[in-house]
Amino acid sequence: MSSAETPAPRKRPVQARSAITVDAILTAAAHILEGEGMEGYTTNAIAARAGVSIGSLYQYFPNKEAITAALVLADAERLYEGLQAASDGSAGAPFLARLEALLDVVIAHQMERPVLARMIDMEERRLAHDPALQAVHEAGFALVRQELQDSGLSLPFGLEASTVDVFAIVLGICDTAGERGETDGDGLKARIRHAVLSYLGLRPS
Amino acid sequence: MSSAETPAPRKRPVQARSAITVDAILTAAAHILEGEGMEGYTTNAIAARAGVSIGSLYQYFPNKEAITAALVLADAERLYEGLQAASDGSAGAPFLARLEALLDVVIAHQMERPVLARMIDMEERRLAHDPALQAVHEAGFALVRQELQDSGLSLPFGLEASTVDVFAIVLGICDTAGERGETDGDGLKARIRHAVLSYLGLRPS
DNA sequence: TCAAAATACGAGTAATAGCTCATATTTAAC
DNA sequence: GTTAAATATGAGCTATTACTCGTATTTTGA
Repeated sequence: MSSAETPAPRKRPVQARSAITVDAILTAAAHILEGEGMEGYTTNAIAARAGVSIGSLYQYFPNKEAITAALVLADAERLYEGLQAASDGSAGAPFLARLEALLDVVIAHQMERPVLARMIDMEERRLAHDPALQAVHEAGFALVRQELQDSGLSLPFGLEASTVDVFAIVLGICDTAGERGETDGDGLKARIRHAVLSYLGLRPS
Repeated sequence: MSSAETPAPRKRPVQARSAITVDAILTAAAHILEGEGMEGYTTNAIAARAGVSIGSLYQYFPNKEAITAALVLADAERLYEGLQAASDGSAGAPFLARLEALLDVVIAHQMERPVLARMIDMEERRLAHDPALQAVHEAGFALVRQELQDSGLSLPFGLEASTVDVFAIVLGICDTAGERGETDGDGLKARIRHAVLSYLGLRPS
């Protein structure tokens, strides 16, 4: 009654084969979403593509939405871990270098599978209220906020709003690039870099 | 067979009452989308809310998608006409004033019915391939491109890419504001203004 | 006034797709 | 080897919902 959120997996996979099954389901879901869009994205199709029975699918996912949520969450987590690694890896470097390291991660993530990225992006909006997803968002947000704070820059609209805007600018340009089918990652990076740096009051070189 | 696009209305309304019916359907669709989301957005619900029989609905819309498409298109056209009016109304004014006039329109559009704007935005992505919608997009795009060209500014990435980015920045910040439920239109405008002006290499006051 | 066109009606159809459950198979524990 | 738990199966149930179609009503034009 109370919960509008995605229920937890019906069964915790404990044996190795079940973990494989879960993985196959998520992989299949991603492939279908990428290749067929929401049209072909049905639970039966996912199970078939995963080489798994529909019954097995529902042993680990309480409903279709949970599959999508898991997919989106995994994607967000992957991105966040990349950002974290980039942040750690550029420790001590000047702000510009750190920003570039983060941008590289975002753009690599976008360019790797652009069509899937776009589909996941759309689903992400629908599932924006999922607590687990929100948590990852907040973590990524906190990471960028920390970077901005550490930069020592005087931010145009305060720490919070400026972080929000930097996020919005990066994602806005990225999404639009995905929508337009752009393929030039370097050019995309240069434009986002320019937008962010100038927003922050830094003269882009 | 060939057309993946939205078919034309089944019947052209010629009498006054049918125009009222069509209007009631679109209004109802918007209200449902706004109040219930995609959950309650069914053709039967739309017809009921419009005070119209399901048969009448299908007399003017060949399928559900056509209703959504009409809704999205009308919204896009309204925005475009607003931009056009703002552009005309600020003829001769300096670039900054013209930009502000355009931003006022975008933000008013966003703030008027934020929840509906968000839903329409999401549907807009799904229907991005609709030719009529693309035409309106292109018209709006052309309008902004012209403004940028007329500004005489030396654009950071050329006319085309810079226009794309300005669009992306404005929509990115706007969408994020909608997602976050922001209500401060003036603050939002200031931030978008800052983002765009600095992107264009102008010192925001 | 009257026929024809336009519009409105809504019960019913059809097809899809999410999901269940009774059963079978595999693995783990001892 | 035996048992119990975990996992896998897929035919089929069920509910939803987009959409049709035969009929009734209203409007128009002459």
